[in-house]
Amino acid sequence: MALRFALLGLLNDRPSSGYDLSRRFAAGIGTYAWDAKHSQIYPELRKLLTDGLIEISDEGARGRKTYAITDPGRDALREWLLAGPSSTGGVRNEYVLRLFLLSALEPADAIKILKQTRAFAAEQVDDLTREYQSLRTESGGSPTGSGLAAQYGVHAYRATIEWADWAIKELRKSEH
Amino acid sequence: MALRFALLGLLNDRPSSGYDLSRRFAAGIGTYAWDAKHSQIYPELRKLLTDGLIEISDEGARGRKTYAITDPGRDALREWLLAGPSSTGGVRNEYVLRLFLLSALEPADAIKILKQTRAFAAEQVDDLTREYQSLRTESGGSPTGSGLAAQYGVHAYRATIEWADWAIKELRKSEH
DNA sequence: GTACCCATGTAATTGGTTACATGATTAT
DNA sequence: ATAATCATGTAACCAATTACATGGGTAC
Repeated sequence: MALRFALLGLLNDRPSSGYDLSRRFAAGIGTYAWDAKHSQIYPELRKLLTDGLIEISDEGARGRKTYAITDPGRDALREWLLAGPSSTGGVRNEYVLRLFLLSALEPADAIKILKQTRAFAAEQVDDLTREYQSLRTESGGSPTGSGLAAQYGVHAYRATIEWADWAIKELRKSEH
Repeated sequence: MALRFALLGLLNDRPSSGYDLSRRFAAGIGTYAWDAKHSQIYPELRKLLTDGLIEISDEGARGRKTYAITDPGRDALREWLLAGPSSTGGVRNEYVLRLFLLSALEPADAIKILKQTRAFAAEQVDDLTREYQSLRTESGGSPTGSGLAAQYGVHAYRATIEWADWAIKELRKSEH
């Protein structure tokens, strides 16, 4: 079910083709909220189309079809969001899992990985901050969907940096 | 693949039965790193057993089998951790997805959900902080695997709180 | 003209959830 | 005795990944 609403949500921001959507997953949403590959996206778009939740708003070169959300689609999305998370929302995140299991390593090895994690997170904070700034100037200072999401990412990655710094210190203490 | 190493990691902390493991998933690791149900755990344990990565260390009442990680199991776990994340580490987190899609709602509704999110995160921070303290006193002040994980959770949920507060403020601005 | 990206689709396989099924132990 | 929890397992179904497959457009 979640995939269907992820697609509706992305299309609610702006109309996109299947190809666009698969790049939007790969670039942002897929790295910390929900991922999907094109082989899953195209069939789901067709289902959404037959259900009337989206429509083809434009057709371009190379068989490109641009989809836009419809009013029933917007209703379905709102309803899902307001209904609250299904109790059965199991999380899957290999990156976080790896951090969970770090203590299986010698402190020196664990520290090496924590430093890599920290560096990656710092990069993400920079990228997202820049993205947020440009979204902000584009929209004239009003908060957009992607703006909230970008800020979420900034906060989440900053937390990772702080935790990694703390964890490195802790592991160094136990190294001797 | 990840499930197999999640199991090895949990067993590396301490020996457990399939039942214990499914509760450990439900209680902690499953809520922010990797989830698994018993119907997936039992078959995977059997595979790990035939591969020699775990062994039965004890048998109790009601057919209870306690599994422990073996030396080859520890080696496999370390190797996987050191090899670094597979490029194909797609994330799935319905809670975060919902936060991503909030802008599809009227500001007032979005704020309602953000407040719920904030309250839940604050609860988690309290729970995890308490858990961390008790782990700390138990282990005499040395950092354990679950200790690092608990602190990760504390940082991650604190970040959610800060972001939610910021997002509420932003949305209030655009409400009028 | 050829390499690269755009663009969409399907098939086979693997991973994961829900539902079905059974029975022992413990607490009340 | 009976309800709750412990404990393990399998089967059917659904979700997701990987691999296969095709072709148009653009830049060099």
